Amino acid sequence: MSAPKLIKPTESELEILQILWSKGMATVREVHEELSKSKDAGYTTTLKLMQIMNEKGIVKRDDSMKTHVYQAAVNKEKTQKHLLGRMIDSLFGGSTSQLVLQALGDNQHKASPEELAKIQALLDSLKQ
Amino acid sequence: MSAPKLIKPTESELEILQILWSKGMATVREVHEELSKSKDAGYTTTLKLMQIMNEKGIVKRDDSMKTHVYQAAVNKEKTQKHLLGRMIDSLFGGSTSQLVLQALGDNQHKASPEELAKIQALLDSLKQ
DNA sequence: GGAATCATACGAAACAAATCGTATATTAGC
DNA sequence: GCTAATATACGATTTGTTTCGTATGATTCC
Repeated sequence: MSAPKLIKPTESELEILQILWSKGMATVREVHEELSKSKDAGYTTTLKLMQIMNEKGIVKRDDSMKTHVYQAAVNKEKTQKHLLGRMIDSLFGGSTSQLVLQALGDNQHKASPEELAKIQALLDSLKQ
Repeated sequence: MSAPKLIKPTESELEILQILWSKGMATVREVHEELSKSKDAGYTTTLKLMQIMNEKGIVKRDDSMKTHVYQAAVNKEKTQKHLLGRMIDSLFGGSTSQLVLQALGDNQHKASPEELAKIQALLDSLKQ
């Protein structure tokens, strides 16, 4: 089994993961190009990060060709859930509802009526 | 103005902040005692962390007595909202509902019926 | 008063994360 | 074939976090 054990991506690794999640597969250059839009770092920095992520098992790479091709080795939803769980523990004393209440009350990230409906549906199913 | 503009507490600092938020005021020893329940670190480690947090402006301290008394210098809800907002942007593409849906679906941090009721109440008020 | 106890201060080691320079191999174009 | 462009590898540096040993100053209590 190569199932992910403890995933603890750093902030930088998360940025790379997001790109890989959206692209599916990508070379270092592609990732770096994308990263450059919001960040200012050298190419070898991105390369090194992705090499380290490969060693950690966060990404997989196909190095059968000269230009290696990378893809995420961790599931997006699983990772989101994992990091969310850590935040619930470290910032909200383990209370999911406290986090949800804060999130829904955030006027900077307002939820649309459609989104509220989706949340309502899940809420209904949880209440059964 | 002495309020920190950019709050980015580390994991360890958050643990201490949580204790200070719940206690209001506390000495290093009190914080350390509380911390020891879930963590295994020396007293001077806790002391040093709190000294650094004081330098950063994350906590305030009254050193008019031999035994210094600390309290949080950052607002709990503001800090939660700030860090949550960052996570919404960096991990959930800016979608609050995505985060909420993931959080509510987390079986490791199940919400109780009472908590669900509170969420429902907020949801009702948001829907109009 | 002197020993034990409890406090803070301080410095440095141990780790970890992020950055980049440079070396070197491979490919493409002329 | 040679040069330029592009790729990975690797090491070193910088920066930040966490940890703890040790020094030292106050207080307590026989």
